[in-house]
Amino acid sequence: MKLTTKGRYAVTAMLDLALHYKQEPVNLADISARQAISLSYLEQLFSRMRKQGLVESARGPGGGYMLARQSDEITLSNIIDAVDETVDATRCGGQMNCLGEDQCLTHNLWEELSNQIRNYLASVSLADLTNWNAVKMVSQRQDSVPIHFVQ
Amino acid sequence: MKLTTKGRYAVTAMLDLALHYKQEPVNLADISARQAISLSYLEQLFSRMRKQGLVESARGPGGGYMLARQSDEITLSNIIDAVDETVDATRCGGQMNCLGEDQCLTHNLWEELSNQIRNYLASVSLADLTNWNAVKMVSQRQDSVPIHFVQ
DNA sequence: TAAATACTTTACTAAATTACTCGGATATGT
DNA sequence: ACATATCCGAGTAATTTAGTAAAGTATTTA
Repeated sequence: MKLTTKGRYAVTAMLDLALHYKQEPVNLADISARQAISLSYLEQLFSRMRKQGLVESARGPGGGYMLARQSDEITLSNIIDAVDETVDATRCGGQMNCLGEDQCLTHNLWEELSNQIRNYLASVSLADLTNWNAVKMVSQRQDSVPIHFVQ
Repeated sequence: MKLTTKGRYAVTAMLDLALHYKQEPVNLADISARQAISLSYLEQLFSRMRKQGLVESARGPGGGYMLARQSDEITLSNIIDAVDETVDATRCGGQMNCLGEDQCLTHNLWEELSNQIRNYLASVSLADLTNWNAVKMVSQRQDSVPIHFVQ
């Protein structure tokens, strides 16, 4: 799991789409103008997201992109995974005893941690984000820290 | 909040330090050998972490690095923040009405989301990680998804 | 059918970041 | 003194990011 500006661009664009998508498809030029992301870069991002089944496209005049699913069924991990191809965190391809016990320990550890973050991002949907007040509320709560690893 | 391989290297190295630090300092050459991270790269990472007060150094023969605090008081967000200097997620320096309502909306939204992830990483300490079995247990629980944004 | 619109694909590129190298300087224990 | 280790700065190849450019394909409206 990576978390870069690339993923943020994708999330931003998808959020824009979710906010402006009523019946007719939204074209990338509009998203480009609203979010100040270059059109060609958006094309790259949406091409990947279309292949992952997150959006559907309509060509021709009046065409553009639509969400392929309801916004509460599109998670942030869906979006980020679609555009940020995952790196091999282990460097040893997941095989055990790559260079010693210690290394595999930390490899596995990082992978588990990665899963935790992925779980978290999988728990937030586009629909959640469109409700800005809700997000604000939650983030201001003091007890919002999610998991505590059991000691 | 970024989440790159750089941060993973730092966490890996700090975990190695936590695991091997008894009384005497641990030198970077050993960590380099165990974790297959180049010595000079480790020097860069530890230089930043030392300046952030996460580790203390001892020079000369028998020298090396020690944790500056107890391992349960060093969180993953501490480590990642120390080496991955944060990018300006907003691009408009946090000022409102940068280019329109929509843009600030998504800017703020991403920042809140970023805070959530930071909170999560702040809830995991080095001490948590050294207990590998605990991590494994938690990650296998089905109900481990942390927060659900209120609808 | 023609023109306009909009996506598709490929290739290319500048800028930034990552991961690393090198050469030394400085401090410390023996 | 000397070996060992951190510290520091400059430099650099490889990769990724973010964006350009150009040609093409599909669809719809008129």
